[in-house]
Amino acid sequence: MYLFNTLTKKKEHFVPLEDDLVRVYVCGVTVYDDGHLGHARSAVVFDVLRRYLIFKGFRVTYVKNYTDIDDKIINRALKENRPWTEIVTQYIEAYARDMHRLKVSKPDVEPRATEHMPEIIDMIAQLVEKGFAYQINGDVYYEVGAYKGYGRLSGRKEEELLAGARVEVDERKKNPMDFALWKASKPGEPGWESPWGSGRPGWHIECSAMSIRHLGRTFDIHGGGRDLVFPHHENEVAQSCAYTGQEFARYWVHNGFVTIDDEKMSKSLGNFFTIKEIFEKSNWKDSVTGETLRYFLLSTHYRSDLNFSDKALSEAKSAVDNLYDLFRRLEESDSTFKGDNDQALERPLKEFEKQFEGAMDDDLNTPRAIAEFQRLRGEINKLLSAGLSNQAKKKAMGSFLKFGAPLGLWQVATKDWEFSPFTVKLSVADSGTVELEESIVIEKGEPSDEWVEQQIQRRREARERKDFAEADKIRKEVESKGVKLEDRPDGTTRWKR
RNA sequence: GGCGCCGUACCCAAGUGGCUAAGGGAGCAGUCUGCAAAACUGCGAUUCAGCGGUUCGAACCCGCUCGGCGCCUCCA
Repeated sequence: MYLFNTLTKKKEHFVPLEDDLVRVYVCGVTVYDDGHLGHARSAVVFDVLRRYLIFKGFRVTYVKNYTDIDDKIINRALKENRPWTEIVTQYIEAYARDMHRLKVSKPDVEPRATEHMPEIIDMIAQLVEKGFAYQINGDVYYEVGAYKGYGRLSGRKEEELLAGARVEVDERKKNPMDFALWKASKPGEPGWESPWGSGRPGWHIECSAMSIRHLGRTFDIHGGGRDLVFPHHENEVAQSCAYTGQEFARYWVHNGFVTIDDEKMSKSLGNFFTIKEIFEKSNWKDSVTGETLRYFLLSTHYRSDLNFSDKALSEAKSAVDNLYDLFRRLEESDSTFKGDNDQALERPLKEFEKQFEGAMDDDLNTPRAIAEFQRLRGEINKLLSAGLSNQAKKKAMGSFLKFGAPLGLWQVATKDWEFSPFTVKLSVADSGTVELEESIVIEKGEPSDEWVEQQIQRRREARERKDFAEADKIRKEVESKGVKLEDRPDGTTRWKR
């Protein structure tokens, strides 16, 4: 398998440090607000990386942190006049819920900064001791000039950084690029006792401390959004390598942004909206919304930017609907089965498997992998109309399930799939804020299955006595409630929401 | 200002030196159907922002131009 490594700026053959064990650390979120679609993308991308590694037969230790102490958390607590711990608890729960709805598997370890204070303090102390950091009035700074490899990850030279520096000038720093490892706490702020007085860790040190603690001094993959490359990951590399004297993460993997009107989704632009919002305003049940979002998020290569819109989402939904339509037919036993094309199924399945792995092995090319699924859909549809035994259909369905697993797709029970179109409208208001406007016509869970079955029975009787006007009237009535009827060749009728 | 990414059909999106430029969505036409849906078949880029160069050969390599975006500040 090949992965694009930000460190070397090229695709590299991925080989873990220790035979079949892959150690992965992914930067999680700072828990001071609800997660937005950008967070969803990062989470899904690395979830797929993890799933695919397991699919390939690796064992994976997957660590994803929560940053649970930070200026933004303190500010939010101050603003809302609540304890900061309450903010943290609330948003960790919210994030966990989002992840669950997106079908992102739970990491093996979910460390929190506040639970690693001894390691963090010890690491800073040693950096000071080794001459890579210095203390000023209770603050501790990392001295960029003392480490020769600074800028390696982000591809910057120190002079360039200085030339373009927009960093707030702090006269006390030896170099404007020096960054805080430890921040002295002001009265009333949360603080932990340390050799430099009461304070809290800087943003970057926690990830170094937690990754080293849970994965060792050198581990395989470190991931996160592209915006973390500089300064966050650059700083992590600097402080970690200075601390351990050895290599830190071997492969750095970064995902592209989610954009709105081709601009990065971000808090400051106000063009973001939350994962929670999409689920709550969607007219589908969570499993269907989650699947649609996953499909959408994986339909573009992870390193490219991905533009979000209501149109893009409904296109994704249509594409997934067509797959589930096939799944339903694969699961129906067909009493009119005639031909025998079971043998003809072998070749497309084999070819698909080969292409799927080829795509995924090539730097996690999920758009290509998805295209292969679509191609297979066409092949199987053809065979299906020619006639496939129930056993062959089961086998075909098995392939979708098996190869969909690494993407986290096709796992919704077909009876739970909802075929109704997307009815949530996304709009960017003049103010620059993004809103989801609801235009839901159909209540969730309505009408009842029993009612639909009754109408189908009524319609069948009408059709039998050739009263097509009545039959069409019933169809219209049922459709007005969001249910579509499909007559099958054997005279039975299937229906879908 | 420094560094970097991107520009492929109506929309989304693979492909990055050589078979007919994947796949999806939308559209149109046809087959099937009492009607419909689904499915299937056909149609759709002589062309990959533009110009120039390298090469036997380029969407893919190089240069310039135009357009869009990102990082350099908290950010997935």
